Amino acid sequence: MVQFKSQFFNLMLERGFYNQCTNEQGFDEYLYECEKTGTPAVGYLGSDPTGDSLHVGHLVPVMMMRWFQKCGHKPLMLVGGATARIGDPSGKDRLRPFLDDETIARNIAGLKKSYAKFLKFGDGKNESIIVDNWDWFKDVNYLGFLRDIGTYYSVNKMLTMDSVKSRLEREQPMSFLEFNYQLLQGYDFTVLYQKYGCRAQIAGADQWGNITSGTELGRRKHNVELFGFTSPIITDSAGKKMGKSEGNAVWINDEKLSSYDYYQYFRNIGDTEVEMCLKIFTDLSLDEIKKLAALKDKEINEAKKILAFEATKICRGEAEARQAQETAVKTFELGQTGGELPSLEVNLADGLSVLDAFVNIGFCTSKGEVRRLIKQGGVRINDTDICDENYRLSNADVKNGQIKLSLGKKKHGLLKSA
RNA sequence: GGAGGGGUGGCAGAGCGGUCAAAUGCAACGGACUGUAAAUCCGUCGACUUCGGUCUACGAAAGUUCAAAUCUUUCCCCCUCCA
Repeated sequence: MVQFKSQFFNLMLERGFYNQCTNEQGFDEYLYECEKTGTPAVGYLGSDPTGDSLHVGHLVPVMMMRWFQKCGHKPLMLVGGATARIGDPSGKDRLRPFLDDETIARNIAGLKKSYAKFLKFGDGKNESIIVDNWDWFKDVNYLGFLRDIGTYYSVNKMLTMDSVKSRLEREQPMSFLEFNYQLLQGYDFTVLYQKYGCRAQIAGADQWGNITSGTELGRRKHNVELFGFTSPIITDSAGKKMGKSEGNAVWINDEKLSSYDYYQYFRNIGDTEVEMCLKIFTDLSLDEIKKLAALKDKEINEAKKILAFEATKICRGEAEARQAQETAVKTFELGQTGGELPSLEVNLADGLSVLDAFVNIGFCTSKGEVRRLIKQGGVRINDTDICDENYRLSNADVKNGQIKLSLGKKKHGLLKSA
């Protein structure tokens, strides 16, 4: 195995972030020089503001940037205000819907909020900043762009790009608009190079084509070597992308998902994913991870608890993580109720049907669903199975000022009498 | 512009006048087994319901029929080939 010199490169390799690099030796050398002289290297990670928060599925390259910064380098977080108006064809068969300005602005604010949990922002020499490619694209004119950038691209080459090729092979439609995406991304890279001296792009493996588009443009137009570095697309044992729970995204921003649910996502990770997740989603040292990964069978739950705690700590802060952990321990290990569970205030004077209770707290979307679940034995009140769908909750069910609702093994919530 | 093909539940994909709330697969959910894991097995999977039924749904609108996802007309959208 090649020995790397830079701290960053070694970290990436050891923790399983390293997938591919445009010039592994060159990039390593470059980073090493920067680290040795204390000059931050500048690298960027791009994302399109198609949603108002990141979720766990986006996190791998963000964690890479976190390490990048910890190694003394400067992360630029590019938001694609311009490219969101076009849509990235990578890995998709369908044109994305165009977003209006208001939505884009809101999404960008959401992304900033997400990023701020993982990176230090500010004016310091290795502090992170947000850049929006709308700033340089909004005034670009078509002929100028064709002349200045278009001349460096060969269509022959563009057609061989994976995302383009697969669309053509599967006979899926691809508009000219989308076809241009790689030019825009390539241009971003060179603009950031000119404005900030940015020579590195970090991204998920699916962005490879867009990265090389940028490095090539850099070489041809500015005669400079730019570097691209990608992370693997991580999947669980079933081969599915990480970051979904119960079919819903595991959001980074707290208004979209409670810290308790965030914690539970990692707590419920599969055995085979524990070591990988510890390496990628926590700051724990490799020595500690090694110890945790050696745990087997029941004991691996201890590793999962630490994983969940550490991951939540980074994203939601230590206090939130602690609270989430307490709630989880109380709920699952001690059979008590914890404060972080979803709760709802209700007036029990006239009684409340179980059906309404479960719909109102958001566990079910219809009364029919609750009925079905009662028949299947999945509904409990204060840890007692409910078999009667006409059951009405009353003050007699209140214990310590609350009623505990449970659905299945994992969903728990509280009703508090108002 | 011309000629064909198509739009069905979260997705994929059958159905082509009544027996269709719509086969099948995936996803999801509940149960059993467990370790808040995985795998496996069983069950569920439009809404409302006094559990008898009722209502809303197969791109949109209008129509034919006792009866339409299925037939007709118009419109919208997508794909393929030709120009």
